[in-house]
Amino acid sequence: MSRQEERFAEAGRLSQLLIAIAEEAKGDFMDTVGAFGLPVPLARVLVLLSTPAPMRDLADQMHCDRSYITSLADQLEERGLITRIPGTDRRVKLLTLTEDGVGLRDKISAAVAERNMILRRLTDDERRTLAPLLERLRGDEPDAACTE
Amino acid sequence: MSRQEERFAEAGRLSQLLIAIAEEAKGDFMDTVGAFGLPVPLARVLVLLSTPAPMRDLADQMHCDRSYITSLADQLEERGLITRIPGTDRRVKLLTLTEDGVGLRDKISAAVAERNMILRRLTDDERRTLAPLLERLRGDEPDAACTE
DNA sequence: TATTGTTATACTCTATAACTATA
DNA sequence: TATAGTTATAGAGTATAACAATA
Repeated sequence: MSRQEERFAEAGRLSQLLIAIAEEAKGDFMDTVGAFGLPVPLARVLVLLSTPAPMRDLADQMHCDRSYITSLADQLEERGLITRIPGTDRRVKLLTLTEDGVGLRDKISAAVAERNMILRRLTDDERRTLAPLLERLRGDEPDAACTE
Repeated sequence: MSRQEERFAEAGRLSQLLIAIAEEAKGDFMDTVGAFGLPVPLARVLVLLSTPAPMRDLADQMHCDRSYITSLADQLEERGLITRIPGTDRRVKLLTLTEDGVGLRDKISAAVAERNMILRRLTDDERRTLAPLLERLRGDEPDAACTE
């Protein structure tokens, strides 16, 4: 294997690892919220609603269609966890946590934090090393590496 | 916020980051294989078949039910990318890439490697730093950190 | 005319249960 | 009896297209 091929292979291995880890993290999240009787998509919306948000914004944050947010909002409303309140722009509806919603979101957040794998499996030092690498990987910045 | 609360919040932030990155990586994979006219699940099986494998093993590797592998194998066979060959244990069927299958898998692997974000966004040094952290995060080892 | 949210519908991914053929 | 694969079916998650109200 050439030098370049080795780099490709190693990078591929890291990608697989990254995806496997994220899948485990998502599995953890699923288990955690499942214990509260909540399907994952509803839980995701719930934890995003620290402040009332237009449905459009939620669709952007979750990278999904507006119509799907409508369906999730319906289900959260049925469960009494949110209400729709009208925005100043009268086309807009703000999803807002009810008292029950706030309570549940807080419980879920705490449970998720408690079994957070990054907290459980890495030392403080390791987390401090990891953070900037993840920031760079997120790719807000233009691609910068790999000039050989 | 207490010291402990800060650590929780930071770890949560890192988790979100990790998941967002993995989702972007999966999106890249989807775009790449989509350009070859292949749905993601079929592509995943294809790249796992470097060597003929019992369907059961694939189900284990992909963390899914055996019946789903049957359905994926059917679709790959329709496309002429794999064949089922009988194992020595006559209950077992080995999924095996056809010539076309090998060709497509190679093309896909190359295309995936080429747009690999880890390669594009991190330097060699950064990748060397990242690797052991991800290994530890994968959690084959027992939880080791966070004793304060 | 463009945008927000809604409705109806349909698609993709995946699991469950019951089955068969081997072991 | 336990295991490998299959079949039929059903469910969750999500998108598309057409629409109403508002900007």
